[in-house]
Amino acid sequence: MKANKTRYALLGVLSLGPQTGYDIKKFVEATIGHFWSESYGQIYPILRKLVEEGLATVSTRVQDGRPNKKIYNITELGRGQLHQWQAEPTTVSAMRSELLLKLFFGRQIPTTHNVKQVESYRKQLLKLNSYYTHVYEQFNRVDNMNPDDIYWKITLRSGMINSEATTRWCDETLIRLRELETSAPMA
Amino acid sequence: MKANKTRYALLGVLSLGPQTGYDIKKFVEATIGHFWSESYGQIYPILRKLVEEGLATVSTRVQDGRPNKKIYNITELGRGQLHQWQAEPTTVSAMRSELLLKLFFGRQIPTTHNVKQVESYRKQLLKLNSYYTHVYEQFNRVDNMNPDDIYWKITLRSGMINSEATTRWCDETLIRLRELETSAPMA
DNA sequence: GGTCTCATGTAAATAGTTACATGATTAT
DNA sequence: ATAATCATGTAACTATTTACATGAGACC
Repeated sequence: MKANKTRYALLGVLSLGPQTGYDIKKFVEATIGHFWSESYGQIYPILRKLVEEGLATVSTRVQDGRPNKKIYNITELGRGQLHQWQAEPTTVSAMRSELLLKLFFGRQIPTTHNVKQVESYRKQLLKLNSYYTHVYEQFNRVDNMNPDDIYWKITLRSGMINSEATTRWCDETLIRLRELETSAPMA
Repeated sequence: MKANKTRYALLGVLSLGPQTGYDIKKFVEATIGHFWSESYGQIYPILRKLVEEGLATVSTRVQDGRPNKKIYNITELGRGQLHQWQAEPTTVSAMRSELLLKLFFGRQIPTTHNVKQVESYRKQLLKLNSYYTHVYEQFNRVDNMNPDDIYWKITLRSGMINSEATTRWCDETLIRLRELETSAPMA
């Protein structure tokens, strides 16, 4: 219904179990960090809203020496809205690529700069990919068979496939650029 | 230097020739629309800033029956800043995927809903891909050999490779989900 | 002694979209 | 007629990040 996606991200995390705002931040970073992020500046105000709207409840756990914990629980209403949103068709969202923006105007700078640009990007992608691969293997080795496993693997595979594909794009781009360098050197 | 990327997008377009704010919008949509977008709400105020900072100049072309055109030209200073930015290393940016967010919590809804979700996404990707392919062929057929051609092709290839890879991810995801459907039907 | 983690939160800044206002012209 | 295109721009809203404030305990 409502357009705001952060609320659904929070509802999603809460749907897996009660959490504090702090926990949610950690969880998001550790699990869906490769395709989603949330900052405290979003989390705390929106958690309050969720409670106001009856999509979640709070209970305070008093601690001494530490700030009290506020533990959030998703309500049936919240769960309903989450599931409804999950079933709504998703439009392919316009992504924004700073690298492509730089490269699009690449003719104007020495080819070596463009080459370095792509090479540095490629290096980052390889690191990312080996991280994904590592986590994926972890999943396959351990038989913790969490019922959510298949879905988590699905999202991981997306990261792997994407970083691989983009690495291949880097390779063919580097070939194109190096051809340019030899035929009409600019640097 | 400065973090704002819209200014560089505008400088980039202006680096190809004098343009009005209106023209820039059209140009962005038609050429870099698959990896970048700008709205008037960004374009007009930032164009003014560019002039204030000496990165561009304006001249007004009086027209009758129509609002006067304001034609922006990039200055040498602006060109310098653009090129400097183009040479700065680019960090792989965190992307946000609404589809993956939905799927990550997919266990909670009937598998058929997840299947439909991915199928609908796949359809959109195919459309996108055939569009990219079409434009790419156009590039290869005509021998307009614009000096920017190679760079434009490079960014197009990115779109093609990405949509293809993501389509393959959809395929393997659908296999995974359908296996689930037969082994433990939920819908 | 210093920094890291726990745990809350907010203020301010930045980024970006959407919707509107204006008004003539051109194409359907 | 009426819708689209040309061409400017702004106001309001939404989204998001960054940086700070607080304060104790744990770790090095």
